[in-house]
Amino acid sequence: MGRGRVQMKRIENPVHRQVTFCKRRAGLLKKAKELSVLCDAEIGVVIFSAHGKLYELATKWTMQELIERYGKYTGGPPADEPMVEPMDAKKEIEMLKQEIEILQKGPRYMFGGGCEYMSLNELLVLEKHLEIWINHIRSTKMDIMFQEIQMLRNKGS
Amino acid sequence: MGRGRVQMKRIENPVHRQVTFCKRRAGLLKKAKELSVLCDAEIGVVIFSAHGKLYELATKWTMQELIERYGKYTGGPPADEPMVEPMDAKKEIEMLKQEIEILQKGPRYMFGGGCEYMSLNELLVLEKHLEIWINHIRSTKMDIMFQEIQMLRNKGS
DNA sequence: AACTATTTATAAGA
DNA sequence: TTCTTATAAATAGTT
Repeated sequence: MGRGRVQMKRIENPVHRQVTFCKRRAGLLKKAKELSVLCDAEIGVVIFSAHGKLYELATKWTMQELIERYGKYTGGPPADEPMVEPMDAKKEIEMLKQEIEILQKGPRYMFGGGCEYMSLNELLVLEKHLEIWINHIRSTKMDIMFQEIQMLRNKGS
Repeated sequence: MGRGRVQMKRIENPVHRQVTFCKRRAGLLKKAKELSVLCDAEIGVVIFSAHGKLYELATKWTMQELIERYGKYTGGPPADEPMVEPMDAKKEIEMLKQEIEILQKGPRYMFGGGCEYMSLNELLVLEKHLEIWINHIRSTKMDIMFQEIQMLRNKGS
């Protein structure tokens, strides 16, 4: 939709990302309004930017009313659920726990082969990769928490 | 966006309206996903058709989490969340299944590079398991080194 | 459901 | 940010 195709992945350049966010956000909200008008539908859109800022649109009703309706829809009407299974529940929990234990114990499920059969050098490499990965996770976690803080600050002002 | 301009008002012909609803609904949800991926935004879309049917999309997190976040941001009522737990078993099973899913999809993120599309909760679980794995690897590494030392000692004697 | 003629949206550049 | 413009996408009307 412009000069050149766009890869469907996070835009790394922060300036490009911000510009694209503004443009596409406007486009998305416009499309939502159009759909609502043309087809007589009730639509709610909530957008949290990566920086934690909120943008929203609710057609016809308020977002709060829409959320209430959503809750009723997902929680109420389909009452034809027997909800039986407490007999097997305990058994299923045991099985799932066992499965998790296996997954935890054996990287053989993850990396094929299992570290018991890996050479010392391979283990060093794997360890290094895991550390990189865990750092990546912690970084992402921090980003998310930062966003939450930003959100609270925005709320306060 | 098609053969002829469209008036921005309700489409009176029910057949046309239904067809347009399907097409534009798909388009809107696609746009929302794209915006989320490209710009690292969290987006929720709720669509009630004129007939009352619900269509929804939540990127990254669940709609419930998104509604909660919205509530916190706006200071509005904290979305009717049942504080009581009448279904321990079912919920526990869900949590365990989710954990297994995370464990299984973890390594795909590892060499693929990104965990930026996981929720905070997923990241916490994954981090925990990664620590378990890395300890397992270190333990095995130590075993191997110990064996090598033994071997060298035997050779020397 | 498919197929196009057109309209829109928008990526890149200024 | 905002405007412009070349192109990619979406989609209205048709088959």
